[in-house]
Amino acid sequence: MHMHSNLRSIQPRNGSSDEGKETMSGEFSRHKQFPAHGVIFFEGDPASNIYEVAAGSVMLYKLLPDGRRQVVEILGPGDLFGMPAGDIYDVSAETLTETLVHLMSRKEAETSHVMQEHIKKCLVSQVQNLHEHAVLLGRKSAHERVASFLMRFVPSRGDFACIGPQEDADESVVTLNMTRQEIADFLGLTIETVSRVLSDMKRRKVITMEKQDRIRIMNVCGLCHLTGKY
Amino acid sequence: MHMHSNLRSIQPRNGSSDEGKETMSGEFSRHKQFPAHGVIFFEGDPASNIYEVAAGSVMLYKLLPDGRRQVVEILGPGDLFGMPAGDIYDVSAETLTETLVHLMSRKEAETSHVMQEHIKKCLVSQVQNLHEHAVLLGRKSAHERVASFLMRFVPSRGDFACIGPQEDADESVVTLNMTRQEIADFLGLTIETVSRVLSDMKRRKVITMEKQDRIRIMNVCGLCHLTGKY
DNA sequence: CGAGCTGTTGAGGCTTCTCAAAGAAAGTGG
DNA sequence: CCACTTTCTTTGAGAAGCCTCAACAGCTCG
Repeated sequence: MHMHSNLRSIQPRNGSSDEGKETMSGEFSRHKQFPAHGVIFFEGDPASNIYEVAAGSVMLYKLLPDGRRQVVEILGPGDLFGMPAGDIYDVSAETLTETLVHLMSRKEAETSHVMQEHIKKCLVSQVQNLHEHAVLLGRKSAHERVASFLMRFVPSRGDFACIGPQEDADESVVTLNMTRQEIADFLGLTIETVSRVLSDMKRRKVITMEKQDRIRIMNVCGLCHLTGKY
Repeated sequence: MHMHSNLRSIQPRNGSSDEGKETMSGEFSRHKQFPAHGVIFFEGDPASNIYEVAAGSVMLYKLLPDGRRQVVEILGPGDLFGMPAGDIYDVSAETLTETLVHLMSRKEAETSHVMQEHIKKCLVSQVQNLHEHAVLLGRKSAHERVASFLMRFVPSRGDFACIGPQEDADESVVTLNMTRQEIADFLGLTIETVSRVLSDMKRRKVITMEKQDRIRIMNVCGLCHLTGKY
């Protein structure tokens, strides 16, 4: 069930053009590139490496034995993953888009003070994101979940320190880079519900769809108020 | 709405009888005791201290503006909390039972290497627990959620390395130390649903209730199979 | 013993899910 | 390059699960 095994790891290349995103590239010993929907590791695999997203995006998910899947985190450039409490990974990691990752062995990471500090920083913000996501999964309606999800992709909006609409037209175009199934599994919904909510938002002219995974938000403020956060 | 402000901080005393639980007491500068349902801090408060549960239990929760609450973590002895990404707490912290906490300022924590290491360890297992909880909130039925919740309180059972039933009678008595509202807010359900599921489990003779928050599990293996994990 | 709170139970409604079918998009091979 | 297959998405109808509202029961404490 929604299992992609098209692991075709492109040969490593130097991540020299990292789009100016802040990463720990200097600390990492190796690079590796994955195609879209490539498997990085599975839950239960021996946890040999720590990874950092250099470019692209990665999702972490868990499966129940009957096939139900929950996507627990969506990661972007600068985010770390693969630091388990035990010696096996507690989640599976799969790319959403073509992705370049830095990696280093656990041992290397443990001996680097800079790395340890960086790991701690990432963990703290990871925990904070997971708290927010627990609220979404436990207490938000389908509409609120989808609205919250879309707001993730609007930079510097929807925060505590939202700058508000800049122009007369409060528009924004976002690229999801996720299938409906992946979105549904992240939001704790079914693909049908996600699709219906998006259609409903189109009907209400909150959004329009340029492509299936490219959405124009017609009214960012309006959408933000649908998240339940305000 | 379910807001408890009976903050009556009992005067600090030395945590000398820590029940043999492993804590970082040596590293912490101060102790503080709270009554059951005492507020330790609120979401949005300036994050001045890092806390460790020495004895008792603490819940971390977030509120939506309309009063909906999600309990995101339940902590016991040895667990740390109060390490926010920014300079304010991202959750509220409240005790479930009478609780003794160790605390130290952020600055103190940042200068201690032992502390940093300990914080990292706790964060990693926190993340893992939050992953598990996301699966519960996003993908499990009410019955599975309650079963999973009850299994939390059965030591060395329900894990990957479950030892299996030890005696002929596979029983276990657990004390929840939580109100139905707190349980519901942790599991993303309503109090009525929690109550109904527990009643249903009684009817099926999976559990019996010694007191309202003291439950005898008649068949641990049976309950474990209701969690959805197997 | 009565007041107040917490928990239980019931009836009905709403949201979301399930199942099914058709439409759109993307990949495949001639 | 086009027809075909495959996959993904949308939409509909009906069912199921959980929630809301309401009343009652049980415990706690003055």
